[in-house]
Amino acid sequence: MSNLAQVMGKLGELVRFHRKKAGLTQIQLADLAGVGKSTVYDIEKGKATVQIDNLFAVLTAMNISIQFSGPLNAAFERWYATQTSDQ
Amino acid sequence: MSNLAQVMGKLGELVRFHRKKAGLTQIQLADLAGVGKSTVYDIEKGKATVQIDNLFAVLTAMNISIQFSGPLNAAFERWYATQTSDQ
DNA sequence: TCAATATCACTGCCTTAGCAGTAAAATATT
DNA sequence: AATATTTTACTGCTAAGGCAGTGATATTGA
Repeated sequence: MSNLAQVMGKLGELVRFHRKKAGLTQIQLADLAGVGKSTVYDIEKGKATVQIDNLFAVLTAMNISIQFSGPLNAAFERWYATQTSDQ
Repeated sequence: MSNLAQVMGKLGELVRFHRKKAGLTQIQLADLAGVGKSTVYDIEKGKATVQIDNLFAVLTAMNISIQFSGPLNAAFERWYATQTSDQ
């Protein structure tokens, strides 16, 4: 599960799965997320060149969260906390 | 941490943090990931409209993984396993 | 301090993502 | 089976993402 096509394909299915269970059509989800219907269609189809703001909008509408983690995550979180709390 | 600008801002910092620790310049990371230098710059700046294929390439180069999870994740994983194993 | 390196922020060019509209194909409902 | 709804897969259009190149502004190191 490290190649792009696989990841996006599965993500598309994840979106579709949630949408269906929520009883929404692609157009309803598109309106809810504030994107075009083609974008929802493309995401569910696994298109790899969608822009993250649009993807994020659709995921948020379906209560799907994104998480990023790298090998230096712990150190980063510590450092990032100081950057954001100090004014 | 649910708004887009915040998420992308933090992700940009995460990338930069990993890149610096790896001792790479933006151009070296760009070449490594197979994207343009402007794209690395934009990601680190927190640009929200980058395309996921480019983002994914940069994250992969830095060993940063993405994970998606929604409320129906368990059910989805069960269903998805059947879809992918059955030929 | 001074020089080398890196980053920033802008440019013009080309490509294409996103959009609504549409008709055909596939699903679902009665 | 017949009908309604939804999804698919295309269209042309417009806006902007990605790119390399560039000079100005940091940042780093000797």
